[in-house]
Amino acid sequence: MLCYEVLHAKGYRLTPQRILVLKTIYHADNHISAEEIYEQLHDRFPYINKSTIYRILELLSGLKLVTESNLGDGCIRYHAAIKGHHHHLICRICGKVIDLEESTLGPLKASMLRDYGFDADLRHMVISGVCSDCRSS
Amino acid sequence: MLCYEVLHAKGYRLTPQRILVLKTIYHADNHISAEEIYEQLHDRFPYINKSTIYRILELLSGLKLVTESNLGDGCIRYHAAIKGHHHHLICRICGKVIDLEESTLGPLKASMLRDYGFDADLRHMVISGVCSDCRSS
DNA sequence: GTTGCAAATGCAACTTGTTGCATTTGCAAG
DNA sequence: CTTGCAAATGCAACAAGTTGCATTTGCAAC
Repeated sequence: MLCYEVLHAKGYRLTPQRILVLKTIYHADNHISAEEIYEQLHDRFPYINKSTIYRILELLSGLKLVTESNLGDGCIRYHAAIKGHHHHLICRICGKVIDLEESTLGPLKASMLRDYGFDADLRHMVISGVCSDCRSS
Repeated sequence: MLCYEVLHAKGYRLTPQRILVLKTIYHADNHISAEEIYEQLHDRFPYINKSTIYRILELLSGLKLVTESNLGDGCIRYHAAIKGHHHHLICRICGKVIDLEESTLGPLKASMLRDYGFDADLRHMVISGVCSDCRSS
């Protein structure tokens, strides 16, 4: 797994805790929160500490090995950066999450660069609203 | 102040705590966090309770008298809804906040409705990135 | 295989925000 | 001006996340 090499190359240690957190994020089906990671790991490896999880996630996020998303449920959720970026449309009625291709917001990014000189970081946008199903009912 | 009438009309009581929170938000120059509101008020009126502030903000937000924004600094910030909605571009280097007119994202809203049937709630968008000053240096 | 030590972890205390419940109070009716 | 009571508040306990510091450990050098 390339992640291990990145850590090592930047001089970070390959600790069991870091390996477990990386594996958990890579094997998760969808976006996973810090607390979910902690619970999953603590069940199997009780020696793992909560603060360690948070510090590892901060590190991995800084190294862009994982991506943070705030899906509006009050906690930050993580997913493997290598799986690609995408945006989320969240229905505020039914809670459904629709994934958008990263390229969808290309025109928006271009217009903000043109009009404001602002280089927007549009990798994990979260947009709240009402989905088509809930609008029709 | 119209807010008081809205509260009264919906059957909510006009308590001193609610009046103080409303005044604080309306007199704040920029977006203000729950904790800042609590600190300001608690200095002058020590009887004001933290949980009351949070519950009042929840109520006012639900009634759309104030607008919530998550500016990415880990806390929700509030501003008076009557002052109008706008979006924020936040520079992740220098922290500068650029305000965008609400209408700027009109095309984006239209395209999401067209392509996904999704009625996006684009009233307090927060977009992270790098501002023109920081890009040139 | 040992050793040294900075990096990483575990622990406990702390901060920030939330919740359940007893007490207080705004306010409408008499 | 009282009174009654649901609504609102204060309090204290709790949950989630953070931080400082002592202890442990990955790993490079020998």
